Amino acid sequence: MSDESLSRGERTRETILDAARQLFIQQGYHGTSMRQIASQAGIALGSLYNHFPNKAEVFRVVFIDNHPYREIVPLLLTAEGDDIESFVRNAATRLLRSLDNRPGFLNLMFIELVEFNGAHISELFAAVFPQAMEIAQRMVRLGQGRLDTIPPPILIRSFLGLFFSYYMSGLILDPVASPEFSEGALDQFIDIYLHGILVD
Amino acid sequence: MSDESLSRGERTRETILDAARQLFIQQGYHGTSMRQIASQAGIALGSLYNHFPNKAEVFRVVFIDNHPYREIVPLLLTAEGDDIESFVRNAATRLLRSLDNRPGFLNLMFIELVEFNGAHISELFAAVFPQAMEIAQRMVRLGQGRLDTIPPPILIRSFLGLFFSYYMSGLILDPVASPEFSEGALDQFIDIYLHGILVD
DNA sequence: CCTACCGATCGGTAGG
DNA sequence: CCTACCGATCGGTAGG
Repeated sequence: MSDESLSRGERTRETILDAARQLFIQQGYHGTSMRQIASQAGIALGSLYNHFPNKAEVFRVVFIDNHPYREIVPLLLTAEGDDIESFVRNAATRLLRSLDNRPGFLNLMFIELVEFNGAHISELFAAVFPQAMEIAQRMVRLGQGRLDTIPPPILIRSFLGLFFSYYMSGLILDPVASPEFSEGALDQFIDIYLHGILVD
Repeated sequence: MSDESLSRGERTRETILDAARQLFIQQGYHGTSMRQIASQAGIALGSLYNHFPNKAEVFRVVFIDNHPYREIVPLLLTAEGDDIESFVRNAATRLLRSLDNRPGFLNLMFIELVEFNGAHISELFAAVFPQAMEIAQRMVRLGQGRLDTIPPPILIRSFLGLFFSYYMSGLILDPVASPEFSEGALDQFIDIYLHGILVD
């Protein structure tokens, strides 16, 4: 955040983006004003427009720069595992744990979907899709036949879904429900993803 | 919506709520003005305040009135099924299908989480929790031992998660990805929930 | 249920 | 990078 290799202007830009990210996460896009962003960044309103042409562009950069796919894709491409079960367990654990350190990243996604009607999703998809297919194929190979009943696109979508499943149910239940809804939930969710809820 | 048993004032109120719901879903809370709501409802701004004390209260009522738990809970309490597998398959199918007819209901949830910081969630949880436990216990009984590895709270949370998993991955992928990501996804997701991605 | 208004704040710009 | 400003719009109210 305060990287010494950045020029003065670049540092100001990062300060602005950091302030904007926090405010958008807390208040949404239309709930956050350019004056609040400038104030939180410690500059005047007019100076903000020296770095970004308008408010929508500030959000676009915040959304793309902070999207978790930037850590998720490399993480999945390098995840270890001798068989499919340990691979999935390994990858999912590291993935969901890494996202626990990113409070509010889902809020940016919600803002994107509601207040921008998903206008930046195709930009995101184009960047992620080829690598997602690569990961899916690696999983199928590693599965040695144990994944053959599931088409690769559904495999990708359900893996993406596992993450929403765990994270959104926690977002809703954690603040209001008793601890039994959280304890060991991460491992339980991965078990269910691998083997289902039913004992055969 | 145009129920003849409603009084004139009640009909106006419903018209307002209908207009507000549409606008909130499309533009978010702070992105929608009281003037837009009044205009879409065909009344003057001042008249709006004859029915609701302020904007936040309009959202609160829209959020609670349109929340899917109102149909989901009765649906799950009456779902048929002789064994646990057909019960889950039945309930999940009907549940996810019924939500397909409610475009945008997730947007209200996103607004609630971002722009209201989940202020109304505890009100919701208090209404749903007892019935959710009842449903979970019915599932365990029906499972005849095949669900005993999973604590009931995790069963509830993962069932809630199944819904987020399917719906959010579709929200993101459907507009940008090829049809293979959608075809048969509903049944595939339920299969994975029941039996996992792995063939033993 | 409407008209007409309030002070406050919005996104953005000029000009230096 | 700042000050000072623009027109437009905001949530809400008075008064009838």
